[in-house]
Amino acid sequence: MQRYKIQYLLKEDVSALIDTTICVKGWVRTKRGNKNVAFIALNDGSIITNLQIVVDLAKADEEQMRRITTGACIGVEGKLVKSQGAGQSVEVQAENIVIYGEADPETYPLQKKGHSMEFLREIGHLRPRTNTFGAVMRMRHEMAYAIHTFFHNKGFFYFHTPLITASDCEGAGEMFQVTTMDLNNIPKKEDGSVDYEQDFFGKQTALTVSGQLEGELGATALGAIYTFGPTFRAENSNTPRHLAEFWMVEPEMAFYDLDDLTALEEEFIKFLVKWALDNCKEDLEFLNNMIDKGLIERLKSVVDTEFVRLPYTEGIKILEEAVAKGHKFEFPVSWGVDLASEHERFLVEEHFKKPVIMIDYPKEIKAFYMKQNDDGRTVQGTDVLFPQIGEIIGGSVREENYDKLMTRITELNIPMKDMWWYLDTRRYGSCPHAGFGLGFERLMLFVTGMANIRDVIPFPRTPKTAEF
RNA sequence: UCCUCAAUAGCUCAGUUGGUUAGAGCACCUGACUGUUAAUCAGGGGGUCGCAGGUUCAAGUCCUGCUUGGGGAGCCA
Repeated sequence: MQRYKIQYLLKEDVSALIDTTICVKGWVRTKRGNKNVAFIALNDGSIITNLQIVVDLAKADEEQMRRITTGACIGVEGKLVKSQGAGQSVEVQAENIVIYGEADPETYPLQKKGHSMEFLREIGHLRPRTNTFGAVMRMRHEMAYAIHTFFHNKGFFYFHTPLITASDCEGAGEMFQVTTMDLNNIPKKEDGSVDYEQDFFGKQTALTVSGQLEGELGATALGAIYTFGPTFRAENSNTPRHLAEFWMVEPEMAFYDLDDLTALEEEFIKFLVKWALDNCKEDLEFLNNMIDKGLIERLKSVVDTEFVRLPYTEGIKILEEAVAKGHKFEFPVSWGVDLASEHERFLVEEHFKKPVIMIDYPKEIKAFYMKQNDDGRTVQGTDVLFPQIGEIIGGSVREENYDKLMTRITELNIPMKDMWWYLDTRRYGSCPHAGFGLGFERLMLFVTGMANIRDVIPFPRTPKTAEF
């Protein structure tokens, strides 16, 4: 007998199936009822809504019904009918039930009632079975699909940059070393240092902190590329916005200037948010209801609002005026300082009350590869700042001039011994180009209304935590 | 890593100034109910009070250390 997904039965026109016998399979969310009739709420993960299974207890196997408890996995054959009760359009009158897997109610940790996010993190192997995580994971898939759709439709190529890298100057943070050496017997050179020549790659390697540098190689060949893959930071960051292993989207475009770049950043985020509104209706309604009452309103407002372009210098002026008017910041503000999150939040949440793309930062607080402005003191970096979650995108126009780039590398004393290939892009057929990185889980935070980044990835990796 | 708050039943939490046998709601089990919607109603079982020390006649409660978790900060996406 053909098995139907619950998503199909509840969302599509199934009038032709009414009064026919069908099969559904899934996990029991609740069972309730009385002496005569039992109602099983069945969920198969295809949609957040449960399908109601009606069991006539006069015809049912009593022992089998006892074994059907919250969490059990069952298959049901029965007649699809219009529901007699309120709350659902159709339901299945069970004729034959198969129990695939029981769930001992004494020990099964998930209950019908809500659980704290902290508790669910401790049972990460089961939390995908909850309504909230089902909704978040389905949306995660939709957002990933939307990212590919957006770039594919714009003629960008999905470019696969390596996860293992030998360059030690990516500059974006502490790295996880990759080695096959026996850590109890590390080969040493005569001077006592580690002899990496005996390691698997013959040199020191680590997990990537960014695909950008290789992405630039793609952009200067294919015109426009994007990467979308795991990224690793060994920082000891313990916040609701950081993971040691996260997914990052990094487009890189030849012939884009600063205006092209910020326009793409804005168009990209709006496309993704609109995609969520258009394609994740049930899940968003659930999250809006249970997690964050203002979620859908906030998503709609982002789609309709023009993001502010704010040069760093003007941002500092606004902050200094706020201080003059009596606003208290913990950290002082003056031209040249790296903005603290309280400053960014003031600009985004209090002053403009909309997303802000900050541009033209002092070169001292930004990476060596950012394109230098003619003023000699700022570079064309961009940070897209969002309410609550802060920096969702960091990007820049890249410095394509070999001499300017080398001057900066020398000033900052950046080790370039393994970076000759990157410099070659500026030596041969160099071109103006730009790119940005979007933290996928930060996007997921915004789009789901979840508060902690550990709850928008199936199996979070954070300092001291690598369970599941 | 720094600051701060917390840890009591399977879950969420209460527990007074240190004082007899540590409580509630939910979950679970049993029973009741002719269609329920996180069903409802009645009854029942369930505890190494995070761990290790210390103070005290007496510690869930006070002190010290550790562990784990939350929030804030820094690093960043």
